[in-house]
Amino acid sequence: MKVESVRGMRDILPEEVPLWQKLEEEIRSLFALYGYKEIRPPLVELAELFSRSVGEATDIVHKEMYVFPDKKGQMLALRPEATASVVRAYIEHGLYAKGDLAKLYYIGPMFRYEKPQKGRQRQFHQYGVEALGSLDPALDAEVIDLAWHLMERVGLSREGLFLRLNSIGCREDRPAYRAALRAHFSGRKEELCPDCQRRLQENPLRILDCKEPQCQGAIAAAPKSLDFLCEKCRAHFEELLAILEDLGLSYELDPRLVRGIDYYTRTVFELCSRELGAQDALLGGGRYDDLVELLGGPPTPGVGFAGGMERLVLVLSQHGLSQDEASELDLFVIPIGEEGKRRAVGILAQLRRRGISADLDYMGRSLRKAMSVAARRARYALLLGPDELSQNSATLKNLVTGVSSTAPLAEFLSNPRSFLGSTGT
RNA sequence: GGGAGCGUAGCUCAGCCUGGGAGAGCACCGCGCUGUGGACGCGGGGGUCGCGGGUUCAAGUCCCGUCGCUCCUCCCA
Repeated sequence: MKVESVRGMRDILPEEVPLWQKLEEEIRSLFALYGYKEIRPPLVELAELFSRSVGEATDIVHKEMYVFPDKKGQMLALRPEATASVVRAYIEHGLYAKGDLAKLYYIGPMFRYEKPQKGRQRQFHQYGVEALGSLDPALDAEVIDLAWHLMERVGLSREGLFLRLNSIGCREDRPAYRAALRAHFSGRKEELCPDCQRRLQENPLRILDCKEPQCQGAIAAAPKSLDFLCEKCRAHFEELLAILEDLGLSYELDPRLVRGIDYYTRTVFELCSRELGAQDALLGGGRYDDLVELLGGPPTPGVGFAGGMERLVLVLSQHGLSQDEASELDLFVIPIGEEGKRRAVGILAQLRRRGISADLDYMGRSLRKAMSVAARRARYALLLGPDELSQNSATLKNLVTGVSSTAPLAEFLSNPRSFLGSTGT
């Protein structure tokens, strides 16, 4: 039986990797520029961490999380997102005790048991930042600025993107708003889809997120969270908008934006592409001022976002900003005959120890064919045949100019770089 | 979770409607050119036709099931 990869889990092949590496480098360097430090939490956590933070009733936990018992029967989960893990680590290692804002970032695989399609895999990759310890709206703005900046940095234009923004208030505002939503939707319960009828009890906010046509009428007429903000939340949001305008960052207020995770408070946002179709959210985030306390730490506000690598790769390859040519070798060694082959192995080892990137034809190809491969992969070819070896020399061919020359082997090996032109790495 | 389309060589695909030789282009290998690349010509290797079952004298082709991918919906990154 042929073994294949698991549904929703895919290989990132060598030809795609350069683009991934480039993006990862851009992300790391930009996060560092804003003062964020990398943290690498484990991929496996207690399942309870996510059910308590992300929310038992959310789709992510309720139907998408990989949960399994370990050999002691402890319920574990493959992380469906990383904010909960980062906050857990923040509490567990007392990072709050340093008395400063903790600015952390991560990048790595996440797991959600969903129906795979373009831009959505079961193992996917997210990068994200978390800033823990300040309630300053300027920090919300910094995080949003970072999100925009990152998109510019990887080469996406502002015109192809838009920011959806909303405030859903703090935990004091929530009961009144939730009651208002419940009252509103209860009156129109018959219009709602089955999912929303369930959400009416569990979490009426999520109804706003529903895309079912039959629900749209009731949703459009629903009360808006912005009308239920307390004085502090209102001031916070207004300050944020003012800063965004100062920074020249555009946004679209979206009273329906609530996001699918329970821990959010106040600011929520998504940065979306106009070019991606159904899966258009490139990154999403917001404030989570109660999460640290909820997970057993001291009351500590936080704000952050997470973005999907696969979607970034998708948009960028649509723009043709994809990978560079495969990096070329300095040298390709072509042996002729048994003696040449035997000598080639040793010469190759010496060259590599001198920092020359080099490879050898292991395929037993004809000289003609080997030369053709060499031309594709390397800047120079080194020929080792009976003629050369009888004089302890080697033929070096510049594959760009086509010029060949012969040099004593000892001389070549003592300072190979002087024979290989200036562009050597 | 619901709906639709598609799985044939490493890749892109034709063949399926109207059942009977498994094919093309690219890639790969060899030769022309006995030790020198990109061109050209000739030749060659490579396929459980996704998998399982059914109909039939005969199935890549028709039918059913299943797995996978893609798209829409849903959800989200």
